[in-house]
Amino acid sequence: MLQSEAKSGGGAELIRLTHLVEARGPYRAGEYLFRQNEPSGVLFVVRYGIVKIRYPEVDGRECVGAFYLPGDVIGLRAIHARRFAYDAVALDTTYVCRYAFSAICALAERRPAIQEHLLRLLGRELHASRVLAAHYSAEERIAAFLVHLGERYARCGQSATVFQLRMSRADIGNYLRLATETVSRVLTRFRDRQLIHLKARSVELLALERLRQVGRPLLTY
Amino acid sequence: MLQSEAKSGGGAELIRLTHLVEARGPYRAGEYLFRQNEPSGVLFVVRYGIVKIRYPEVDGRECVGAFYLPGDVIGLRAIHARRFAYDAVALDTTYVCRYAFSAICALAERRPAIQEHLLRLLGRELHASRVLAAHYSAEERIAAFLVHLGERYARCGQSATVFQLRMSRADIGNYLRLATETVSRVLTRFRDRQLIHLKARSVELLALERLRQVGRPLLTY
DNA sequence: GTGCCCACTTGATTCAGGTCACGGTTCCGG
DNA sequence: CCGGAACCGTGACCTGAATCAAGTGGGCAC
Repeated sequence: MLQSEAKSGGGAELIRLTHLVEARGPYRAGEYLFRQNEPSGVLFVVRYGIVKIRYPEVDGRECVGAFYLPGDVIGLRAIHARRFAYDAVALDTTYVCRYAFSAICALAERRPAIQEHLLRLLGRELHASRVLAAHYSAEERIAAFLVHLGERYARCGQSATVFQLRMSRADIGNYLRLATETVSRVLTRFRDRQLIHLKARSVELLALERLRQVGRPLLTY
Repeated sequence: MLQSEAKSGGGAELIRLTHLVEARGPYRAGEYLFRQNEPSGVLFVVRYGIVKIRYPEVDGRECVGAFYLPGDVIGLRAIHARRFAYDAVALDTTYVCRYAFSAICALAERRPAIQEHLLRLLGRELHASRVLAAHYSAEERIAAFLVHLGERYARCGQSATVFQLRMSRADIGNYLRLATETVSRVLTRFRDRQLIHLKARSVELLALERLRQVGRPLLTY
């Protein structure tokens, strides 16, 4: 999105901008896009792959802040700070574009649409945090997680119902604030109820509507 | 930058701006500053009093999103949307200033400091959501809540250790995702341990450092 | 092949916090 | 002065998810 905006821009502006845009990758699974305390002021747009945001551990427990898929923008959470407060780790082979934030601001000044888009993205992050903050059951969380993940895969051209979880059970648990064992148990429960097919990290959502029903408290609004 | 339109300079603009700022109040306890679904596009700055943000109920349970004290800005969460997704309710006699968002944007365009401030505020909201999303014990949450509230009172010129909770136990619980009874129990436990004085809604933080210690997991970072 | 490591599953047990039930206090209108 | 309505405190009990503790199975090095 940001990318296509930049490319359709006027000539001189584009030339200046291209110096501030940089394609990066491939990152292999486990490699860092950036680490905590590195200077921020850049945004990354995922082109291919998947990235996990990891906040510093709290008493020995990893905190996963988000998973970013192709098209998603990484770095907005640090927009107000000088340094990143979190690590960004590739979970699978990943390619990104790296933008200097100043360049985007310069562009946004001429194109309100971009700036509006950035605000919308920030709003979405805030919304995601808020939703996660409320207290929902393990089943509700995981059902919503699966449905939402499917919707996001669909948005980047993949199937909404058949996909690979690219993250471990532990990652999911650390994101949803559940123990790894609970994630495991709920997934098998869903399989027993014919809601999903499950084989290692391959999932198929068999009863999308029923899953959406289970996750509704999180999914609506 | 946020909404590029008027870009003139000088005093005329300022005069025009004053038309877009409006002092409002007093609101009495229980009165609404605005309700869900009202058009957004305005920010409120609390001048005096306290405001509760209330999201729509999830299965009969009220969701409190935030408490805003004097100096705090209300409405940032809705800047990306056309309408508010939540109610804003005064908990006590409250006065505010109401700003047209477009006016602030116009001003921000000439003064990067303002825009930076807005981003910082948004970042702070995001941070608060994130922190609340993690899984902490009831004692940790309530200790952090008290300490943080004190710090915020201090910032608007009141005591950081002796103050009135202006919200009910139920409000606190709905904010921290705890049952009302749990809030009550933890507060009495804190009193028994000489961490606080407690009489109805009057609190005194007796052992600030120990409280901070208890709430550290939430307070740090 | 053999052995090791890691992710995952599954069962048994524990515990923090929710739920339910009740009693007390304060405030307010009539 | 009385009655009702919030709000608050406390006890008894229950439950969902964490924790503890074994397994299982696949991938990879050698």
